[in-house]
Amino acid sequence: MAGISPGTVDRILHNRGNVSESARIAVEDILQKVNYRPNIHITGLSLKRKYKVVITTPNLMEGEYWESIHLGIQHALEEFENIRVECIILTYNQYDIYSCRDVYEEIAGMESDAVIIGTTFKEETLRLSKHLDEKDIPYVFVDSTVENTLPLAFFTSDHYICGFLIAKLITSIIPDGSEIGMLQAVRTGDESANTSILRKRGFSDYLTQKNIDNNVRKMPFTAMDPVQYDEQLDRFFQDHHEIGGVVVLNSRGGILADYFYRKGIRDIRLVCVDLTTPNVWGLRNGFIDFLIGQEPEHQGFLAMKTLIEYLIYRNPVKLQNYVRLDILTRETIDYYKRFNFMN
Amino acid sequence: MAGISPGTVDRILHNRGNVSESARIAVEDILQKVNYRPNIHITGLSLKRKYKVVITTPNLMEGEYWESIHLGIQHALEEFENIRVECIILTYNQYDIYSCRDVYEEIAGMESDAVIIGTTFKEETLRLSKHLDEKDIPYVFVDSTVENTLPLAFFTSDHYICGFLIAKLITSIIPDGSEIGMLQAVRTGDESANTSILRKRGFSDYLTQKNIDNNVRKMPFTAMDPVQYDEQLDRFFQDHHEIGGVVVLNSRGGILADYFYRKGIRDIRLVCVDLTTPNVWGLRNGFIDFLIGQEPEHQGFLAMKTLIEYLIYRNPVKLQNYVRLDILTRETIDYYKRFNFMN
DNA sequence: CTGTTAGCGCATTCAC
DNA sequence: GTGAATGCGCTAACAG
Repeated sequence: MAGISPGTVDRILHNRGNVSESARIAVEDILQKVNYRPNIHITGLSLKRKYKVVITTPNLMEGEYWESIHLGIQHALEEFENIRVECIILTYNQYDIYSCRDVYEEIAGMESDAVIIGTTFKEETLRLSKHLDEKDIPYVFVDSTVENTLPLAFFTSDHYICGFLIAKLITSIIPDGSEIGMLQAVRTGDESANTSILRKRGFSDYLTQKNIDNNVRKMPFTAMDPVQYDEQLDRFFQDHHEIGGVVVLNSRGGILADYFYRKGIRDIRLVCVDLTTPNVWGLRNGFIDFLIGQEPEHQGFLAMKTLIEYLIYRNPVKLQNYVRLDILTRETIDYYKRFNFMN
Repeated sequence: MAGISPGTVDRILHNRGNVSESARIAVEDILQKVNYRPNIHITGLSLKRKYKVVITTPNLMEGEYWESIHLGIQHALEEFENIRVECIILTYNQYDIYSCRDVYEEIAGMESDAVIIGTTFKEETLRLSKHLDEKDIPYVFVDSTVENTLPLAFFTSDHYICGFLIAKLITSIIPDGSEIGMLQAVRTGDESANTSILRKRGFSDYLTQKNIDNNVRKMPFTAMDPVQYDEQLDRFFQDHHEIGGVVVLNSRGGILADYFYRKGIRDIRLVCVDLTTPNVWGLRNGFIDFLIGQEPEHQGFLAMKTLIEYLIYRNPVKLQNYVRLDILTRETIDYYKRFNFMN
């Protein structure tokens, strides 16, 4: 249309230089006029370049949170099958900071085009991000973000609002003034679980803001030790008879649902987070009243999609990307498609 | 890979005949082995054929339900920009059965490759479907389905469960035993609003099933006459002092939210359906407590996407397609991306 | 600085 | 019944 050959147009599109002003202006004019948008699938067709993307998260367990993130990433790779990207997946034990440190050091020493980081340990992430900044390797966070870092983007739910919402939901379905239990996984001494801190803050803020005087009773329990679950829970409920509802601000709510099931407890309301297999079971069977979903599949999908588009076109990227907080009940769970964003 | 030329492979892929048994078996073998899936975007690249799709729904109003369906359809057309589909959009007045009849007659006389029908009038839809069956034109329904028809597929939420859920939500946030108002748009005599009937059934079934004795008070109001809203509502609330909450089983809930706002009413809980502009306003400003979304954008998107894939590949299509029922509160509405399924 | 050419996966057309 | 040739939008490699 501008009387310029495709080779030159391509150079203009990709800012590869070696183009005369006159040609550039003529072509950019036309691009404007026809509102040109490259088709990434067809770009992929002819693109020879391969991209190497490192993905690091805590270890995957079937039906758990981090697996969903990875499933979302896989879906993005399928959607953009024409773009050749090689993934290196490196996971670590989220309860062992040394295992994380080892993996992050390996990544700091690697060459890659981009990194996807599922954040857990704050200080470690900070250090890795510095390394990547130096080497000019773009990185994105999923699940939560970390202060004082320079990611290309992050994909997370609003954890503060999540806690706030949980408070609102639980107080709306328990009798006024009854006590609320709060299950807490005691991690072996670390600064991590930024998400839980934010949620807890949102939770308390709701109660103070609304002047609600339901007493909150902490239910500490040792996350790594399933044998002692029952013992600890038995003791808790013996000591607290006024509990009208329980909230679990991490993804481990299914443990309580299972406990209620085995003990035949039906009169304590339960609000939990994340669509893990046990949580979904608890919701379907009436032990969990509200389950909050934070679209982990979508987070992973968006992270990879954003990276691919950035690597190919170097478009400006939105830094903050908050996903939905889905409120699920036993009525709606069967219609909840986890890959809605793909179909 | 099979030592067969691309022309022959194409004949096999599309069942065009003129292929020897031996070649077919050899190629199908390889297709299996490499798990061949055609890439629809690239198919579109080389496809010359144009498709003509007729879309018929009630008239569009900005920020209303049917507009969302159309937006979803548009998004599908953008995603599959390589496939040339010409859309003919024909809308009618959903409160005037004759206007619908006229449009449907026009469609029955047209030639097209497929039709998307936003159902409202049952009998009219039934008649149109018969015409399309005769002419072998595939059609899909959005919003709801109609019995005794043979659509290729339908895309809808579960309206019965929607009503059931509304009952659960409203009763969980109002005092035991307080009355529930139910706003009803009185349509000018027709058998339509199948969706409202299903929702009402779900609503009542929840109450009887749970042995809840909140009295339900019907609030009839004339849908076409906004001038009389206040009068009718004033009278209703004067006559009923025990109303603890109101439900609106159609998308017109925003009217009540606005009424509560103007009258300074803050102590009546409200549960509504559909993310129309007034409803979202009501939710954000605390007049609506729960808003149920039924993903109209996704319904439209899936309808068009399904049609395109069917027209091109003649794949088997899933008949029943239920979308999510999203429960939104003022906390989560800001994170609700209506085109989640695209990004 | 610029234009030509080839090829990605796929469907079509036409000559054998 | 079959294969070869062409072109869709785009990038890469190379010859000027």
